[in-house]
Amino acid sequence: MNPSAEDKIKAAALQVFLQKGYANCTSREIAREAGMNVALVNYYFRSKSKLFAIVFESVMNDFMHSMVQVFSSDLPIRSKIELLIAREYEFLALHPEIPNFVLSEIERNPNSMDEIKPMLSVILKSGVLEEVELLQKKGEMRSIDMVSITLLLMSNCQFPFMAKKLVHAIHGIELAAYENQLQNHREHVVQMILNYLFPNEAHG
Amino acid sequence: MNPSAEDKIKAAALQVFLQKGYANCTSREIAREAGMNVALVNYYFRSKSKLFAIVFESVMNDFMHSMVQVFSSDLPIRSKIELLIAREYEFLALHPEIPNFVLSEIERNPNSMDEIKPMLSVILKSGVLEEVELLQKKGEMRSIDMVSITLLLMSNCQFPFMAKKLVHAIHGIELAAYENQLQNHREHVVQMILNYLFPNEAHG
DNA sequence: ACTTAATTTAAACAAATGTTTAAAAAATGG
DNA sequence: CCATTTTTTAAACATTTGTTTAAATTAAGT
Repeated sequence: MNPSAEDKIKAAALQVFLQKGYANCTSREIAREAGMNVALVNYYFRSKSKLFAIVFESVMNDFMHSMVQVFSSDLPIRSKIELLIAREYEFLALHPEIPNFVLSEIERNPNSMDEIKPMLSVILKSGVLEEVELLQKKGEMRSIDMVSITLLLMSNCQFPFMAKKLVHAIHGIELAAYENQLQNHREHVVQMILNYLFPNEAHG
Repeated sequence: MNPSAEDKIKAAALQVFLQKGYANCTSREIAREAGMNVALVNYYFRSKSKLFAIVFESVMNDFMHSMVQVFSSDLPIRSKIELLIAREYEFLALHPEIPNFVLSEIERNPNSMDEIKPMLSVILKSGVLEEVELLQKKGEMRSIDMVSITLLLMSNCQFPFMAKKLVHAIHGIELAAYENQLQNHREHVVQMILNYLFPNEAHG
């Protein structure tokens, strides 16, 4: 069955918002992308900002869903990290605009992150924190706070996708070749982070 | 001596452009920040986009200047990396908006990076590439391409400053405490990267 | 087939924004 | 002190943008 007008608008809005950001695009642009009139956008979604809120929530859900799964699994912590990085690289290969999209929205509306808090609490309840603490106490894992661990993972997963054009400017690497570069980089990231967090073990 | 009107506008524009980005601020906002009329902005700089170009160039120069210095020094490669990270953390502590500012501008105007090419060629001529290649051939440094090295450095230096509010949303860490967190994180980054690039040596 | 509701469109509105104009005010210099 | 240039201001202009309105078209139900 054909997608409804409402769905077409939502899909167009996703595309345009991801690519240009909230402030950098217009309602008419979204309508055009969906192949319809401007007024229809507001007929179905009342306003540009309401439409954006819906798109944003859906993006955040998709993005977090996979993460929560990994944390809720009963894999050992090292595998969790490995899987987390793999999943994030897969996901961002499809939607490389998302990190910037999310960071921009936090800047625009500091409350926008309230939605993810339920999902964060699921992760907290998974017992990862306790697992990390225990391993650190046993000396099997480097003593390093959770904030820094989070930063290491996010930095090395998200930034490479944000910096596509910057790397192109610096190294002249073509955007097509960059896809391979990213997969190559992922392996470095996994090894580097595992080596650092678990200094006593032999890795790849 | 008092700053001239022109300088006041430039300073105001720097502040506003850094904080809100090109599309997200208005000429009137810049004028207000400088304490003057809108028309004066265009009297001195002809247009919003010309003013932005001037501000952007000045930011890029400041940012690159310190990097070029490090590469041009005759320190061994490990010290260069250490110093590079230290400098970048110092610089971004003062201007944490710059990474996003630069990435946004590349997206808006792909030619904007042409200005840094002269400075890049200075770095190329410094002989770092050859130094890395030699060390890798001798097995003193891990075999890893320059693009990935660049990505590791940029990711772990720039992203932590971009993610301030995201980390606040996730971990509840206050923005004031985050300054300390960042300095703490810097040490992890230095060790992690050096450990990975020079696996045969003992580090801190 | 007819009525009613839902969808779509073109047009209009008000507010905001980059830019320009023309006049006022201040500074300069002989 | 006056003439000329430079700086500053208020106002206006044209365009864009989010949103609304009212009419037209289509779909649904009976």
